[in-house]
Amino acid sequence: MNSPAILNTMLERLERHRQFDAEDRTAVLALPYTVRKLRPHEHLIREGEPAENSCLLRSGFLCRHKIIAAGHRQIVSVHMAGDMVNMQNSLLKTADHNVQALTEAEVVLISGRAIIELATARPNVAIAMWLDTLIDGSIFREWIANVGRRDARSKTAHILCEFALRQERAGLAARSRYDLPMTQEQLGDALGLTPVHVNRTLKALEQAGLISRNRRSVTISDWDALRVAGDFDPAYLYLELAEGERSLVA
Amino acid sequence: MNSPAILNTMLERLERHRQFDAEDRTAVLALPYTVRKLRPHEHLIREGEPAENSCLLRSGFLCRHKIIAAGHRQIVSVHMAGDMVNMQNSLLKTADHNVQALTEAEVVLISGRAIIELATARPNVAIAMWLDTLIDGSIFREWIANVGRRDARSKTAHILCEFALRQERAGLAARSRYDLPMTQEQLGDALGLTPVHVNRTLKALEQAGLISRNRRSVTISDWDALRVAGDFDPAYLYLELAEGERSLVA
DNA sequence: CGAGCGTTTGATCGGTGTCAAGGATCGTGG
DNA sequence: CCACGATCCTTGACACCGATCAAACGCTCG
Repeated sequence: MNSPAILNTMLERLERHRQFDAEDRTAVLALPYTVRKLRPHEHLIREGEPAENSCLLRSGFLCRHKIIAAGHRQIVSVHMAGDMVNMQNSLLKTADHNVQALTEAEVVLISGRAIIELATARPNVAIAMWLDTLIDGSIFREWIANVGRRDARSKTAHILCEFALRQERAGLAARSRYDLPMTQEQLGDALGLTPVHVNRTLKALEQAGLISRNRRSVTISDWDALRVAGDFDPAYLYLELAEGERSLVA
Repeated sequence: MNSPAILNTMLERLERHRQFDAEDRTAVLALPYTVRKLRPHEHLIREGEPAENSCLLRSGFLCRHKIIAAGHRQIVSVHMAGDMVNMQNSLLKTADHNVQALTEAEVVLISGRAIIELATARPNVAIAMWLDTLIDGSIFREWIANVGRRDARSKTAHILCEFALRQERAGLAARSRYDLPMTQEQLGDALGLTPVHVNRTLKALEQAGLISRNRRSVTISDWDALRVAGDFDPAYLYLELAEGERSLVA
């Protein structure tokens, strides 16, 4: 019932963080899971609910968000194929944020209990999962800086750069052109802007020749200019581990 | 040379997250460490530098921050006695943010290598440390929402509530009165506001009777009103684990 | 063809930034 | 003990970025 193909994605990802031995690999691939499809806007979990499952995103896009007073919301992260989501909620037992599908999505659900058992049995795998969530945290920190201290043009350029590199790394698109699976309202919720202003900002970036747009896809016409406009340094994504050394830790 | 008293703080904190056995405790207390004092404004580590050590904060206050273009900076977290800081940087090897002392501070340095060895030998401890960094991440998410979607009055009230509960939990002060170890400029860097506007906002909260101020200390005169003003729900701090059940995970 | 949703654009408003100056507090050295 | 400088706090006047309100437009799918 366990198709290795499905958990291989997770294994590959974890092995980017940490050298595994055969038993580590076997243990990861032996995780029990179920697959679930989500429709756009469908919630995987809501804030305040007890959280059972971690989730490996197979296809599509998810976001995590928080609702705040006055009916506003803030998207705190966006996830794409290969990402492990909801580790936080499932290990901390009660969800402190919502996880919602941006597009049609397919997720692999793994119980928090199984994750803990795996971590207990295979410390090496535990460390790899830990590192994965630490990188998650690094992206959170960059987002705090992005929404807190950059102006609309800069924060918009920044998120476009981030999505470009993350989609490239996930094998979903080229850095120079990718599908942006979010409405302008959702982009606003990620950037702390109104949809109207997102629209104006994207238009300005386009008229300045940094990007061009076509329906829901983005073409980056001038990467360097966009990178400068967004004050973007990809170090916080820890992408370089894909090639190079086998382990993040000394 | 290893005084148990020093690492006991760390042990107690980890045991809030996870049930330990005798060997777990011994292993934590056997960690090699060095103690270092920091002057106000002194950096423990700078972004981009190779990171060697994790750090347990013994006394004083630290912040983590990022510098962005145009000379602005964003504080992404504030830490007080008992917090474990720099796990992220030391495990990911290259610092993606700065760690700086806000006040005189005393830190216990533990090498990333020792942390990894401990995690490998005692999976249970690894899970507890992992959970600690996950709670860290939960606070990051709340801060994204805070700087992204709340107005000045609300975000200021929110951070005052957060500091109150965290200092109370750390045994540093009462919820209703505590020392705020930050200048208004630093508060602004944490909230994404200018120091001038922080000043006006604090004054407004004071005139509305929610708080009163005296030098660098804050008295919360009307907790409920401040909580409402700040849209503050402490769930994201995961404080309730202090009492109650012995483990976060099922 | 119509309904619904998302995008685009314009006009105006308001919250926060900027600039500037003065006041309070603290540490330091005479 | 006082003088001084440095740092932080406070306040006012004004500017501007992004929010708000409103309406039209375009696409997609029944």
